[in-house]
Amino acid sequence: MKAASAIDTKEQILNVAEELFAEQGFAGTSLRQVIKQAGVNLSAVHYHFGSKEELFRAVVAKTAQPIVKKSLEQLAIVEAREETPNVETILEAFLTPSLQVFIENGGGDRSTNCARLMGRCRTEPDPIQKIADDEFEELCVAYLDALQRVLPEQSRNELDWKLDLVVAGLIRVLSEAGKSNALIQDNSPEAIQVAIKRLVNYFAPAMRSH
Amino acid sequence: MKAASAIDTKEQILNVAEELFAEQGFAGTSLRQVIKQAGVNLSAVHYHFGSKEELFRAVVAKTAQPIVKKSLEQLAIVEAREETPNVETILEAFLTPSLQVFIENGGGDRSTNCARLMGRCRTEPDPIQKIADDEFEELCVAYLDALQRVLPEQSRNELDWKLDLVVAGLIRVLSEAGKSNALIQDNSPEAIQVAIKRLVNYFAPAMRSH
DNA sequence: GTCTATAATTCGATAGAC
DNA sequence: GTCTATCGAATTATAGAC
Repeated sequence: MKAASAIDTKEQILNVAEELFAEQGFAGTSLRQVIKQAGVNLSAVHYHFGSKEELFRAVVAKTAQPIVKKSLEQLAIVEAREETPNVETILEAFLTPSLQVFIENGGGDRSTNCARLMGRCRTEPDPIQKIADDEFEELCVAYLDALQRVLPEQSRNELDWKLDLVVAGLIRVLSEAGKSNALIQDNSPEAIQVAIKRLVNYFAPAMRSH
Repeated sequence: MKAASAIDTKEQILNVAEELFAEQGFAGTSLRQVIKQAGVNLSAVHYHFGSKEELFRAVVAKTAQPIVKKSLEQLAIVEAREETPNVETILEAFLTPSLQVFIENGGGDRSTNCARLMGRCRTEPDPIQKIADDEFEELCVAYLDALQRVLPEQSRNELDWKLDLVVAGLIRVLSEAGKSNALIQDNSPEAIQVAIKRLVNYFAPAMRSH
């Protein structure tokens, strides 16, 4: 029993830091808050991660990578089909993994950590903002390429800011999940399917606009 | 010459704090940064505002109120016309003041302070988030009422999250203004008119979707 | 109203024992 | 790997002279 406690410690720090960084941001979270809630020693943070900023990097990577991976897989599936995908299909592939992760994690505050973390990174000055941008760059390029094939009459610049607004909307919808007037009212699979459908119907004509 | 220096001091603090809070957030900005860049004494902040949080409140109010006022006026103008407004007209009234303020302030970083400030508030936990929500509540209710009349078949809840995504997009577009792939490439009146038109065309069909 | 001085905490990071 | 102890610097806020 009780396997290598070092791993437990490192993972415990990551989990608590994810929660606190998502809730309070980088500057608003102190390492002492993290270690207190994680029940570990302050030096353990520096031993396992080196610094506060490196811990933040690790947290962002941990929450982003599963979603990026699934989203790329979804796109590959869509593009492997015989028929040419339309905007709706691509948007559905883009949105589904993020909302799927939401219910997989139970639908509570913890399920929105990635979205809230991204929302924070996108408002931060450059050392922090770049951390999140780098994690999602490959994903955005892949989807922009796919959208470019479906909407060849639009310039890359145009598709760029339009997809950026989809991302902004996705982050916002997930960050607000559970609140009174939110799109996502509960974490049932049916509610998530409805949310995906509504977001697709919302953003598909927007992507086609000029 | 050199009128009441007290007013200069207070305004100087407000201006610098606006810049720094927009760039670095509430927790990421220290009062000592503010007073250093403003060239005033630390005690002047507490004398004029009482605390860091009260200073933040004052900054948010200062940047938000002109835009809220103009947006409400725009809506009143639209609704005073004879013909019934459509979704495009209402969205244009909603977006125009924010983008107008952008060029009025010269189009530099300073012009996006309000948007970046709102982007920050909307990701913060509740004491801070509520500060911005309160400033814009009247505005949102007025526009939701207007949209409800034009789109009576949609529920209030539906219009609510849809307008919330418009706000998220507006904040994002302004925060990114000037960057390489942004919608707003420069601060010429023509570029702003194009941006307004594209945002209206982007979000109008989205608002109508189901 | 503006200043100096300082109280009272808190911060990230590190040295060194075990 | 984990701990205690602590450094050095930074933080908000206030007391009190001018």
